[in-house]
Amino acid sequence: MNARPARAPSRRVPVSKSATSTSVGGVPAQERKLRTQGKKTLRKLLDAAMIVFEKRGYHAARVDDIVKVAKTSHGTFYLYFANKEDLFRALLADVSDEMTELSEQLPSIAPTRLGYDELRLWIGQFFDLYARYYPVIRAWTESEVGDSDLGELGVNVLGGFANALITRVAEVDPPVVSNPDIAAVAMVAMIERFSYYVLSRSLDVDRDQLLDTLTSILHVGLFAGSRRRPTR
Amino acid sequence: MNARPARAPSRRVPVSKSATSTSVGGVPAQERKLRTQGKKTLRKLLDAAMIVFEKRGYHAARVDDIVKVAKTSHGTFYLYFANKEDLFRALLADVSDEMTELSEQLPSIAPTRLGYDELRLWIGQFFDLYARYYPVIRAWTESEVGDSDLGELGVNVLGGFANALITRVAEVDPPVVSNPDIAAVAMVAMIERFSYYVLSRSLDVDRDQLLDTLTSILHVGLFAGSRRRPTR
Amino acid sequence: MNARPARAPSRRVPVSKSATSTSVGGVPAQERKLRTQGKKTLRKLLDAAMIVFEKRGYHAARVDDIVKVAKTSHGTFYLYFANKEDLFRALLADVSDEMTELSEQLPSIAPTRLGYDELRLWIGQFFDLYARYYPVIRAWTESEVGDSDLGELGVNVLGGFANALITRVAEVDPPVVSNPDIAAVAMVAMIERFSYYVLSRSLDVDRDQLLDTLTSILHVGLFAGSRRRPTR
Amino acid sequence: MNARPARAPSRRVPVSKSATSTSVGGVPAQERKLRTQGKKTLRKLLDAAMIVFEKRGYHAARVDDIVKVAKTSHGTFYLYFANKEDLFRALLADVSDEMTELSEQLPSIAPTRLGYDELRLWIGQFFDLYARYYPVIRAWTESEVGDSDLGELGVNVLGGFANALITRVAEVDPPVVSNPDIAAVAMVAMIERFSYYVLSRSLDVDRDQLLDTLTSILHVGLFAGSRRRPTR
DNA sequence: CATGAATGAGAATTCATTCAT
DNA sequence: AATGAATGAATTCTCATTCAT
Repeated sequence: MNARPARAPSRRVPVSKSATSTSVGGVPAQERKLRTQGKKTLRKLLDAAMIVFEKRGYHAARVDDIVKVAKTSHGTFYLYFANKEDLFRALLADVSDEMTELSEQLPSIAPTRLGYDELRLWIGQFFDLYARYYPVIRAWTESEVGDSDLGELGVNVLGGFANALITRVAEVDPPVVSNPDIAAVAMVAMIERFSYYVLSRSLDVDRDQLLDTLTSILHVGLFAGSRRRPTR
Repeated sequence: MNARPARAPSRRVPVSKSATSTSVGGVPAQERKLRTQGKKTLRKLLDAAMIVFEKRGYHAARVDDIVKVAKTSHGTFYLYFANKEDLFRALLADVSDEMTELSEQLPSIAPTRLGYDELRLWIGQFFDLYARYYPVIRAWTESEVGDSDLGELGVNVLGGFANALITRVAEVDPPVVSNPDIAAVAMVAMIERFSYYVLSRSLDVDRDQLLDTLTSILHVGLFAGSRRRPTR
Repeated sequence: MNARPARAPSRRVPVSKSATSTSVGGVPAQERKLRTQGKKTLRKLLDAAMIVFEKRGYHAARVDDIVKVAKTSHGTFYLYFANKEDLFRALLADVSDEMTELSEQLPSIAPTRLGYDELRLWIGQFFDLYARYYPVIRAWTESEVGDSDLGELGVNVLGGFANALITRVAEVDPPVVSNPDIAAVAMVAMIERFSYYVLSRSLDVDRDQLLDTLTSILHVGLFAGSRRRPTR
Repeated sequence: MNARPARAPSRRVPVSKSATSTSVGGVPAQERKLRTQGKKTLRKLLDAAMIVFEKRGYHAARVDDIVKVAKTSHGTFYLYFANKEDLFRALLADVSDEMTELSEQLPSIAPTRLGYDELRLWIGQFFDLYARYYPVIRAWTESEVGDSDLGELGVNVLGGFANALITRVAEVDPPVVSNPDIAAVAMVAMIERFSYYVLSRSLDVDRDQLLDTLTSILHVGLFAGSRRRPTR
């Protein structure tokens, strides 16, 4: 099985980016032109939501909490978002956009010291982005249930990363793994989940350790056959 | 940071598993002396909960749903469990037990074809167990928020796996990675998350493909320097 | 134009009686077997609603008001009805049933003193029924808006009366009016609206006066050509 | 009870019509000196209200809806009206005025072909007026609840019609009905309600059919004893 | 005159948990 | 043991009205 898994992650890709991409949730899809004032309030709400999601998690987060943190009123919230999920979508769209952009910047990886460093740098960027949006990502994890289409966004993002990685893995000659596409997803899984463990404080590891470990494993995984150590 | 991370995952490990027995609220105390009838009802409820968690997720699951699926009444539910979380703990304890047991069975891994096959077999067992308890695990993922102690159980389980793997990784000579303990966690992360992707149907990969991929990467990762291909 | 108008009133007749006819609103279409206790509560709620609708009207009626009058709790309300409209439907179904039954009892009308008396008796029964359900009918008037299907029930009921009357009007020989079916509806309109005026206290007329007036006009209308006075 | 019912309808007639001018809240006081611009906005709002009332009904109509249809802002609305009811009163006053005027034009009715035609013409005028203001009338029907004084306006209007008719009925010699005043109200009820049925599309009857039917019944009712058919 | 933004009281609805039978 | 019924605290959401620009 060679080519399909690559597309697999996008199996449920209906709502790629769409209108929401600009992060404007907006009253039931209306919410046109916002003046300075309006934009400020919108941002206050989004920021507040991040804080509350971080502290409470998605499900436990109350619109009331968000409103309090944003120092605005209940009514105002519904002026900008139809409900909590709507706001959440706006945040997710932001993450999604940035993640996709990052995935497109994955460099070609050489079995050299330089290649190792470049890879490390890129994983570092991923981790930083992941850390920044950690509350949103955790919330996504939480809400990733049932038939909701919320999970799809996440799947798309992961798929994006996997695809980027697949391209690089496929460039490796001679091939180390028999199914580069599946392997790519496994690697993404590792990067993602390991970052999650670290950020959730389940794991007492710092940024450098994380990067060293992930980069090593990936580099070894990619070039196992052709070289000894990344440090060479 | 070299040796400690192994313990890191258990940073929050207060309630190992006996949780169920101690934290059980008032009513469920009668859980002890259960006659045939009682046991049957208990089972019905646990099974029903699995089904509902699977379909709805933990947060969205209503006691009412569970009760309906179990074809019993509201009152009866509270005869067996103090609340939804209590029931969830019971399920988690089961998973936890079986997972721990499995982690203790991780074989010593040799850089040979046999070692590869043994590892593959073990990962297969993990995946099957993971698949069986998928609803519970997903629910755990969901509930892993805030100050609840529910997440700890999961951390313990992962820590168990990581520890088992660390032992094996440390046995490898010469060492491939500089931080075997951290690397072990990264690998567990990969196995776990990749399985999750597959089971959540985000990924169109079958069991064999999953096992091939994971085993390959792990085996390569462990013995990168000393050999070429696991298949040799 | 002769025959169509007769059917006209039923132009929108989708939900004739259906399951709701027994007046059991019921939690989203479930609400199966009710014990004595349950039935009592159901009745309390329906009665309370009549009182509140009478006093406040449909729109202004709050679930809270109903619950208070019924001396029960908010939660209980939603145990029996999905919402205010659901309860209202249950009441409407009752009215509808009784009205339909009454319409079927309209006697054949003779141009005699006896015919007059029989007609008067029947209109009296209508008025009494109308008076009994006045709160519901007024609420219906209020809610008879837009695309809701609530209005249809009422249309059906009126249509039932009109049809009954048409049959009688058509029996008259020689025919007095050219379009008996349309005329029948006009007469129903008069009976209904006049009753409404009287009951809404817009009009200071007592039951006997109402019956005398309506019966006279109807009798005259039906037999204008063949006789002088109903009293002869 | 013989003569009084004529005044009955006005039993609650405190605020004949100048209501608008007295009950107007604070802001709309500026309604006076309106320049071209202002008048245009005022009209836009009134028209919009008609449209929204038509579509949604009075209660369900939101100030927001009206404002949107009028393509103006929330703030502007309150520049012209104290609230929704205030606007509604303004519309009602218009209807009321025109209705009253029309009622004063009811011709003396003769038991002849000419009388029939004149009556038909007049009912036609009534129906057209009724049709034009249908949204307002329906809204009035809806709001005619409780202690609001809104209903009174309507009662007054009806009373006006009834009085006009009473005068004509009383002119008939020999008298057909014993209580001309009550009968007059019953007839008004019929005309009004039948028109309502037709306009609410509950009834598939066109304008001519409506006029034929109503005129026939009325003419027969008035001159039952003295003639056979209006067409003779 | 006009408008976008904000407000907050009020109403609907859900659901875990308790209770009487 | 089991169950139908009841409860009410907690939340979400709406919308008339006011305000600053």
